[in-house]
Amino acid sequence: MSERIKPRTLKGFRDYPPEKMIPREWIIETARRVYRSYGFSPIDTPALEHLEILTGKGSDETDKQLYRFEDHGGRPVGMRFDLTVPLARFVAQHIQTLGTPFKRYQIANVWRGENTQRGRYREFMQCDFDTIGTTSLSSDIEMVLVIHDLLTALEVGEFTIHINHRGVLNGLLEKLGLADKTVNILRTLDKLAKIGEEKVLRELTETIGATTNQADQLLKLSSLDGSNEGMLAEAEKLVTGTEAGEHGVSQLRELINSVAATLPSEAISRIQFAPSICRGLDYYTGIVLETTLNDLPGIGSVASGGRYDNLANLYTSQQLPGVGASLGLDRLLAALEELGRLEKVQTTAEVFIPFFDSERRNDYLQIAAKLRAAGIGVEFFPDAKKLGKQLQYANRRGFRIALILGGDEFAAAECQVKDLAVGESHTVALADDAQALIAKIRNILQP
RNA sequence: GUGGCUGUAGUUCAGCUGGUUAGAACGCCGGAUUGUGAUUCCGGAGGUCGGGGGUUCGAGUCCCCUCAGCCACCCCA
Repeated sequence: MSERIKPRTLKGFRDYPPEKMIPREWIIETARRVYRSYGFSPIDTPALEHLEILTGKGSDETDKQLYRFEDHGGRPVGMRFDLTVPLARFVAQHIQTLGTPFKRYQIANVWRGENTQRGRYREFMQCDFDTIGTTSLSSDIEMVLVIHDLLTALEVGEFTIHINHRGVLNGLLEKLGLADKTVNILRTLDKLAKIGEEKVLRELTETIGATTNQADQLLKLSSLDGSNEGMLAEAEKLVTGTEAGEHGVSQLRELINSVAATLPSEAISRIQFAPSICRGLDYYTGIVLETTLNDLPGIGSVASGGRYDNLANLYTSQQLPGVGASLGLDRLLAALEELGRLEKVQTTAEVFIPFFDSERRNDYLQIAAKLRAAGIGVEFFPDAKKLGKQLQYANRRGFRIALILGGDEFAAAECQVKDLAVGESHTVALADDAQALIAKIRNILQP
């Protein structure tokens, strides 16, 4: 007897059994549908890139998290850790033939060798959409609308899209003479919701070296509250005189007005100016946004994005501005699960046909084929086991309907259509065209 | 990367200060019931106690290492 190898998965990597994969695919399909409805086109890029493509920006953290190795030809390669860098490489390489504006979506796995935590894995999926090659605010507005449509379609309950503009904070920092400390200050302000005003104030003054007055002004902006109009007016006062700040406020004002004009009135409250949102990412230069679920704000942002001036300057001299966002698939799934909004279905077909009469396999197969031709998903059980066992199987998998077809039914040219949710059987005539059967099934599936 | 907690059947867990053949519930398979799915009754399969090493007469229980999970920090391009 040889020693068996223990079946196991790598740290941070996951298997997806049907009950995980079915809701996953549903979200992916929904994202795809919404993205396409705005004219975004699918692209894909390789999982592996030349190492230099990925390390171009070269921060230490990137280095640590990057999966890298030499391929069989001795080339230094790395696995993509997001979809933005490959997009930058892609457009730099192909923009001549793509033309602008270029709208694409990409739904694919990425890999980061970071430490794991709940909801943070080493292999995970991103669902990005971006518009490249235009600075028009229309694209920023569209980004908000896409996210709104998407979350509405996903039935996540009420949600809030928090919107800011990098120019607002930059304007204030410039005015306060703190521009050189931007990164640290943004990082600290980003923690406001998490660690509170006092700690942020202390960190700003003690760690970063801002004066109390400077820190007060920063906090005043970050803690603004109230209506979008009121907050924008306050923010405008704080940054007045700076080009970046005034531009940021006006962009925000215009964006929020356009979104409000487009969405139904009950949706307007979902759009919030949020001066403390900045998204740690260096490359954002304009609008930035994050989205939280009102029923589960603690889980963090489930869709985030923003505008950047120059996506691909590492790879091309051509200026390629863009705007885009990403859906946080794993967080969203975790949230939906926690909120009990995921059905526990393990089957992909609606109708189950038990193998009842072992002499009539072909009859079952033919009926199944007719139903499928009518667009109804059908599973035929492979073994002629006891009917009770087969129905138990159907019940556990979450089938909606079972068709009971035994000797009696065949003799009478009829079929029992059993609604598994309610437990009731309806007898339907079994004709060659199966029309009565199809009608009954449709009637149960879509009352 | 740092620190803390955890790891026993498919699942959730029990197993007293180390002591004989490691238990339960649920689930799974089969039967009661050769034509009807969350009920009932009966029976069955399933664990080298995450893995490795050590202490001991003896380790699921103590020690070390390792792997994996959870939590916090760090970080999240």
